[in-house]
Amino acid sequence: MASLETAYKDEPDSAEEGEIPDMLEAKLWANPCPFTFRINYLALLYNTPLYNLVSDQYGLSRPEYVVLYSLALANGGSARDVSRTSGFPKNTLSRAIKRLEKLGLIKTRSKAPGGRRKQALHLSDKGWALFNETLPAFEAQEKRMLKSLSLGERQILFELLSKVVVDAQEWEGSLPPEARINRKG
Amino acid sequence: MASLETAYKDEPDSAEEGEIPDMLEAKLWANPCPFTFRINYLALLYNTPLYNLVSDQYGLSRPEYVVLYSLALANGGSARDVSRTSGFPKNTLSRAIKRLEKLGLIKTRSKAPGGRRKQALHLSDKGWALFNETLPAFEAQEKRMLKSLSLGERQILFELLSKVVVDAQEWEGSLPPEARINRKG
DNA sequence: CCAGTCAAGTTCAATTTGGAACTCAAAACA
DNA sequence: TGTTTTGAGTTCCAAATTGAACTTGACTGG
Repeated sequence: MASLETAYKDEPDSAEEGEIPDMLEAKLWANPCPFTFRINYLALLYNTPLYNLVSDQYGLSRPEYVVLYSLALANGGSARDVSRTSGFPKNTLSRAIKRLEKLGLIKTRSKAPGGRRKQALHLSDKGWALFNETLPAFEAQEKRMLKSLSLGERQILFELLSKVVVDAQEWEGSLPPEARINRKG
Repeated sequence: MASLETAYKDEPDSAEEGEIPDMLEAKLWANPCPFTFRINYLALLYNTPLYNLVSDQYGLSRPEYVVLYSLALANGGSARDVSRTSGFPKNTLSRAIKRLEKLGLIKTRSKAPGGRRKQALHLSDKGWALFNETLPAFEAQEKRMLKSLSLGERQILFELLSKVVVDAQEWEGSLPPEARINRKG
């Protein structure tokens, strides 16, 4: 069981009157799933202000910006690709794409006869401009997130996370056999 | 530009017919925000099957289970605590709590006069039972996620993530000054 | 003791979301 | 070539989500 003892450091923490010693502390230091809590929590802290910014400044929803960002990294990708790598269902992305098209942020798909299957999506110049304008905020936020780590530590963290992600391909979408629940009720 | 060259390893990858070399590869190896992509992607792979399971087996929504889990770790916590540590808005949690109460998974709040501010929430026996039944699945999933790391590597990963999270308290909710966007449009 | 402020929790309404069914083009097969 | 199968993308609609306003109890300073 992970270091419960290092939990509530030494701060007296005003235990007067049965005060709860902060749920965050419990989730950090007394959590049976310490890794995934950290990952989820960091994702939260990272994403929230950025997507708020994008929404405020450009009126784009999160799935809309995700499509944009995805195409910036993999121009010519399809809706399905975005769905697979972002977790948004395809109908949500279909709507997002339609709106981006209307806003002129992605090139209108060849409405020409022929292709309506596995449509390759491409950013327009306007789309690229928006991406280039917003990217620095995302980079700054990531940089700040890692501020407390040395360069070497970042390198290590990167390698460890890469290992986990690469391996993760194998179990994508399923649960391990041990995870079967014996319902008693 | 991050290591694009290490990207498409050596696999031939059927480049016939202008095939897109997989958006996932791009997001992993040519991403200006490689850390946060990994974190978001892992959170996705971890969460999705688990909350599907909980939904299928117990009919609990994600926010509902989050409340349950949170109270299991910090019994006596309030809705606000859960909101702060999970990112769900307080009205969503209000609904979740009401339903958990109706299902008998948390003790009914002292409807007695007196406390309706900063309500301390407590799991019922039934709530604890459900938590204990489901926890192994979450643990197994986390364990599987880390399968490819040695014990020492896990230790290091844990320490690095802890450092980042602890430091993150300081910038919670805001953006760094560099993140201000110079809109040109 | 009382007014004024604050924050936790709730309610309401409008938006967003996503499962299910559907469409239709491409691929597979005969 | 004709038929079947596959799967990407869309539409529809019910359900979930959440911002905004509101309620209410607690704290603050007079």
